[in-house]
Amino acid sequence: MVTLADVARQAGVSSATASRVFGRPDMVGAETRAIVIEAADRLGYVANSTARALAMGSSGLLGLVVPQLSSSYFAPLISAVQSEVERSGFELIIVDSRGCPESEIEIARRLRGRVDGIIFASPRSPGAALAEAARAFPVVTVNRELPDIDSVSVDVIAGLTELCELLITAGHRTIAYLGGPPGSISDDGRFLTARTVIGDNGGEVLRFGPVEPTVSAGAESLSMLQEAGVHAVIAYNALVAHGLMFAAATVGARVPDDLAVAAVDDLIDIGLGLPSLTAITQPMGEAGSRAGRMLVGQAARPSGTDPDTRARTIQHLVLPSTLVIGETC
Amino acid sequence: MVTLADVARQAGVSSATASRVFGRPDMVGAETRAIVIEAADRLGYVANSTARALAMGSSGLLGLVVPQLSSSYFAPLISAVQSEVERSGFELIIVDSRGCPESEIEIARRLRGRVDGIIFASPRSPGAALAEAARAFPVVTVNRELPDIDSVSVDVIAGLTELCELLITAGHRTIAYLGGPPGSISDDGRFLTARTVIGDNGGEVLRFGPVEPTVSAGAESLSMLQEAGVHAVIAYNALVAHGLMFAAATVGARVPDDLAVAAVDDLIDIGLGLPSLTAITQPMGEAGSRAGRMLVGQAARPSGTDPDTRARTIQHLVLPSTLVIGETC
DNA sequence: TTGTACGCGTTATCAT
DNA sequence: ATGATAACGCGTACAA
Repeated sequence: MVTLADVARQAGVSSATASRVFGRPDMVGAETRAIVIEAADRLGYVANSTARALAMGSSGLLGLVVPQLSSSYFAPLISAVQSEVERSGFELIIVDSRGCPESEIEIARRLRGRVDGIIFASPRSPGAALAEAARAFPVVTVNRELPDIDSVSVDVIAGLTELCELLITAGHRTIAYLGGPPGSISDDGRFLTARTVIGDNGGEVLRFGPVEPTVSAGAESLSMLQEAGVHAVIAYNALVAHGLMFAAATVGARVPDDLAVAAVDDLIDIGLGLPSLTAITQPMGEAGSRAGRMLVGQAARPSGTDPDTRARTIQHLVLPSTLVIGETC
Repeated sequence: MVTLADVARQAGVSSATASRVFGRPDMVGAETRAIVIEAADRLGYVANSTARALAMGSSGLLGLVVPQLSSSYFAPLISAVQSEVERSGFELIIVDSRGCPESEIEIARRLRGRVDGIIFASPRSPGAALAEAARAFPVVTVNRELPDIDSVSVDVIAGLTELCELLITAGHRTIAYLGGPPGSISDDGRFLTARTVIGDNGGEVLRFGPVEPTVSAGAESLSMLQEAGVHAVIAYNALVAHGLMFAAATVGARVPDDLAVAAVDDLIDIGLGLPSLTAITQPMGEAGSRAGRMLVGQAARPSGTDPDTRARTIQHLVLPSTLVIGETC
C-alpha cells in the first residue's frame, strides 16, 4: 500500500503539505500542488479512509436499516437515500434486519463507532431501544415518530380516507380490507382508518387476512372474498392486489364490475410497472431523500456542537400520499 | 466517546490488558477479565472499529456491488451474501451501480482502502477495469468469468437447452425469444443458445425485444407475439412472462394452449410467489453464499501472505440451473 | 499474566 | 505557503 508519506517523499515535500493537497487544495501553492498530484497518481496513491476517519473523528459512513431488502416498498427509498448520501460525499451501508426487532438494535450496536449516523426505515423495535441508539449517534426514523428522534413519515391516512370516500361514492357499502403482513405496525392503523371513514358514511368494512404480501397470497384470497360476497376490496399492498386481479381474470370475474380493487401502495416506480391499479401512491423516494438529507445534516455538524442545540430542534416531517385512480375501481 | 483507555483506567489496569480482554480473552487472568468487563459495560464502552481497523490493517468491511438493488433477480443473492458475511464477523456494504459500468469502477475506487474485498454481481465493466480493481484488493465476480478473478456463475445454458428441448418435444417449431434488458451481457448468450438448440432440432426462433424487465412491458408485448403468430415464447425474465400471462388472461387467450410461456428465471423465492410458471430456476441464493464464502476466504487470509500463493489458486465455480416445469408450457 | 512503548495513515496545531 | 509534531484509538511486540 502506498501511503501519503510515500507521496510526500517522492514529491520532496512534507506529509503535511501532501495531506493538504487533497484536503485543502487552496492552502497550497499551485506548483507544489501539481508536483504532489503528479507524484500521487504516478505511485497510484489512494487515500486510506480508515486513517482519515480516525484522524477526523468521523467515518463518512452512514447506515440504512430496512426490514426487508428485496421489498418493492423500500426499493425507491433505498435508492433515494443512496443518491442523497453520496451526493454529500458519504458512503452508505445498507443492512437488512429481516423484520426482526432484536436484530435492529443488534445492528445498531455493531454499527456504532463505525458509522456517523443511521436511518431506520419502518423500525419495529421498542421506542426506548431506538432512543438509546439515538443517544450514541445521529438517527433518523422513517414511518415512525418518536419524541426525541428526527423522522420523516408518509401520511397514508389522508390517501386512504380519500380512497374510502371514492368507494362509497361509487356505491359500495360493504368493503373488504385484506391486511398483512403479520407484525406490521401500520396494518392496524390502516384498518382502523378504513373502518372509521367507511363507518361514518354508512358503510361497513370486513377485515380479512393477514396474508403474506405476495402475489400468490393475493390470488389465493380471492375465493375467500367471493364467498363473503364482497364486491370491493382494499388490499394492504399492490402485490396482493395484483394477485387478486390475476385470479379474477383466470376465473372470469370482471374488474372492477364484479370486484373493485384498490391497494395502499403501488409498484409503478419499482420496475413491476403495473400502472392501471387504483392505489395510494406513497412518495417513498422523496421520503428517502429527505431522510438522507436530514441525517447528513446531523452527521455533518461538527461533533463539538453543543448536544443541547441539536436536541431542541427535532424535526418530524410528514409527506402526503396521493390517491391515483386507475381502472380497477 | 468512551475509549479503551477510559475502561483501563476505571479498571485499574493498563490499556494493553483491557485490549486483550476483548481481543484475546484467554491471555488474561480470569478475575482481571471480570473487572475489566465490569468496568467496560458500566461505562458503556463500545470498541471503535475505525481505530481497530487502522491498527490491524483491515476494516472488517466487505462490499457488494449490484447493477440494481431492487431487482428480484439479485434479492436472494444479496440476502445470502449478507448472511454469509455476517456469519464470518464481517460487515457488508451494499452499493447499487444502477447498471452503469463507469459507476462500477468508480465505486471500486471509492471503496478502496475502506473495504477488505468486493463482490461484483453481474458486472458490466470492461474486464481490464475489474482486473485492475482485483489487484488492489480481493475481488469475486458473479456471472462473469475473468482470467485472474475468483468467480461463481450460474449455468443458464444447461437449463435453457433443456427448456428448448422440452418445447420441441411438445411439438413447437416456431418459438419466440423475448429479450431484455438492453445492455445485458447475458441476453445475447441466451438467444444464441436458444437458436442453436432449436435450430438443431429443426425449429426456428424469432427474436423479439429487447423490452424492459417489467410486468407491464410483458403485457404490452403480447399483441406483438400474437401478430407474429407464435404459440410459444421464452421470456428473458419472469416478470415479463407474467405480464404476458396477465395480458393473455384478460384477452381470453389460454395458457398454455394458445400460448406456451416459459421464462429464464423465476420469482418464487422473492415474495412474488407465482410458482406455476415453467422457468429456469437459478440458485442465486447459493451463488451468493458461495461468493460470500470465497471473498471471506480471501479477505481473512493474513495480509502478509505471499501474493503469488493467492494468484495461483483462482477458482471459477459454476452452479447448475434447473428447469422447473409448471403449467404454462 | 501484565505493563511499556511504538506503529497504523491521516489530519490539525502551531510554528516558521 | 510549508514543515515538524502531536494527536486519533487500538493492537501487539517486547520486556518484566
